[in-house]
Amino acid sequence: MKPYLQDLLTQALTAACAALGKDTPAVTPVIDATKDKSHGDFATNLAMACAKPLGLPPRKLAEMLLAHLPASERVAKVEIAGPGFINFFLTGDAVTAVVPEILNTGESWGQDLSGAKGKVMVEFVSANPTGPMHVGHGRGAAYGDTLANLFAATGYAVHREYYINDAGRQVDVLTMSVWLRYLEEGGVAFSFPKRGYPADYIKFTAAKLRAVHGSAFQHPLEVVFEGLGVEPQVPEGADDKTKDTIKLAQEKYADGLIDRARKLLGAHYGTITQAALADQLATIRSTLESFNVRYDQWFSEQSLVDSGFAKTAIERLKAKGFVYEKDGAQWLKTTDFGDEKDRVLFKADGAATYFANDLAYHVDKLDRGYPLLVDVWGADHHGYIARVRAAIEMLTGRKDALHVALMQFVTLSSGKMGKRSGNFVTLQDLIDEVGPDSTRFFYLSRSHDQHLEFDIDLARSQSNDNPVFYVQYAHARICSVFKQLAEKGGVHDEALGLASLARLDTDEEKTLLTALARYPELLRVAAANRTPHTLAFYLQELAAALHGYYNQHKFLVDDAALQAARLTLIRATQTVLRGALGLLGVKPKDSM
RNA sequence: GCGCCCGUAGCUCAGUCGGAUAGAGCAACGGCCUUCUAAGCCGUGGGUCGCUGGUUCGAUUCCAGCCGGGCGCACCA
Repeated sequence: MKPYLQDLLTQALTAACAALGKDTPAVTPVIDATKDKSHGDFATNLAMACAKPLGLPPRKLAEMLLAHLPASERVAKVEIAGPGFINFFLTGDAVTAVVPEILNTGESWGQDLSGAKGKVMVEFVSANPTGPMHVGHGRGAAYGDTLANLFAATGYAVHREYYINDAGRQVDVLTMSVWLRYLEEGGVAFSFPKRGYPADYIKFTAAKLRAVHGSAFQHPLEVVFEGLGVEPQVPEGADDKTKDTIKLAQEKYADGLIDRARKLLGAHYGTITQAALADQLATIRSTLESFNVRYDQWFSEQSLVDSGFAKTAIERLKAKGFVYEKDGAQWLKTTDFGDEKDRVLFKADGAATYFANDLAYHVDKLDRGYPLLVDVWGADHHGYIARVRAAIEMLTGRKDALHVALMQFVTLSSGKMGKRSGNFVTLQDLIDEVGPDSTRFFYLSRSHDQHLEFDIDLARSQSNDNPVFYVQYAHARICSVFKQLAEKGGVHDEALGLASLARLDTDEEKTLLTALARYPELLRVAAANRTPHTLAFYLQELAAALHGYYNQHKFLVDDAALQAARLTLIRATQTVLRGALGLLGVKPKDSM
């Protein structure tokens, strides 16, 4: 409807300008759905926007525009209001026209599934395979998956990918931790390193290794800890500087243990690593599956190292002259492209940084033919955006190839999570307690750049306050109406309903029709702005319109034409509810 | 110190690339079930949109500077 009105206004503006003998200002009319019914269905500020360039008072110009506005059978009335708004009142037929459209298309109404806008890759979650996902990761999962759905529904060919950080120091810490727990399984006792991963999920892998490999990885404690000294501990009430110093020393201590593990275990080291990664990834995959999240591809960081691409990708940057050496390390000149300082690619010891591999990964994505990359990251990684974007610009010359969506922090009402505390609330716990539907909807009930307070106690109690029930209830009520009809032996005559849409003239029906008509544009905006939460809010609005309608009017009535019209309307509503819930990854309920 | 995000009702949050009297849920209060599911509906109260300037017909929205909160500023990942 908006493009249609836009077209009418453009014609009017051109004609009015011609009559004035002036050039037509280069403005596209902005059409807004009105908040207030007394302002009609749509309004435009065109007269105010063009008042200055044309040198006319807004209301005077608005009158001229109306005089040149082409007649339309969809527009019942046009009037000038306030400082110069032009308000459009649609005819009843124009308002109900949305109903047959919806019913003809089905749940995908409002969606463009052609993929014609090109390829887009959405990389999301990519949680480190060193432990289970926590509630913060859940936000990225709900967001990324729904955003991908929205892209797919608005004309893009979407690829969903998970980047597995299975290379680098953290994997060594993981391996070392499993090994130490394995040693404990052998009946020895020692103080577990502070910078290791102590949790139960580590013990699980350790126990499995002992069951399969027996004591093949066993070594005497004297040998394991020989020459490492005593691990320093952070004293009570230490200041930040002291804490940092001691934490660094603890990292060194952990490095010593990692070296020891490599030396003593030899080829077995890799066996432990593979077992640990496999267990952690299995847990993550299983959690995501129970969260109704599917990926097209799981991409291994290690595979980039093994194939040599991690190095060859950097060679391209070198060839372009963006890499230089300083203090024995290889640096990338990201400051040329807006970063605040240059970044190390290869350390003085020759090892690649995480950044180097991540860069190679993004190069690989571009090589695979994705002109648009969307990364979903935690807000704590925001400082990382500039360097990746700089590198991509070096290679492609484009600033806009990468979009990073930052997930602000999730806090629990019962305090913040600690990733290494060992007994934090995992995403799996949350899903098990609340169910995947409510959890997804709750995550998407906030803008991603807003801190999210996840009231875990409320969620655990399965309270009715959760908005997802409200939306599902609307769907269930519609189902119930049709069930009642069938039980009474009635049949819904859709043809009669479509022929009788003119009978839908109450305020509640108009509100519902307006909400339905808004859906296609809402999808476009939600995808373009990457704001899936607007879809969650829309669903609540649509459900509210349905509930209001339900309470005010009976659908199963004696008047056959009226009943058919009303049932046709709620059938269309049900169709849109199902389509929108599908995009959110939430299942509709037939009964509560 | 520098950078990113945020500041809207008692609480949790929306506010569609600047629009008309700023919205929803929860909480408070008052109504509505012999009638398609009351997990619902209708109504009432509740606001200097952090502060101060600027841009203009018009600013919660854009800009600048303050104040307050969160998160980052590694040859870690």
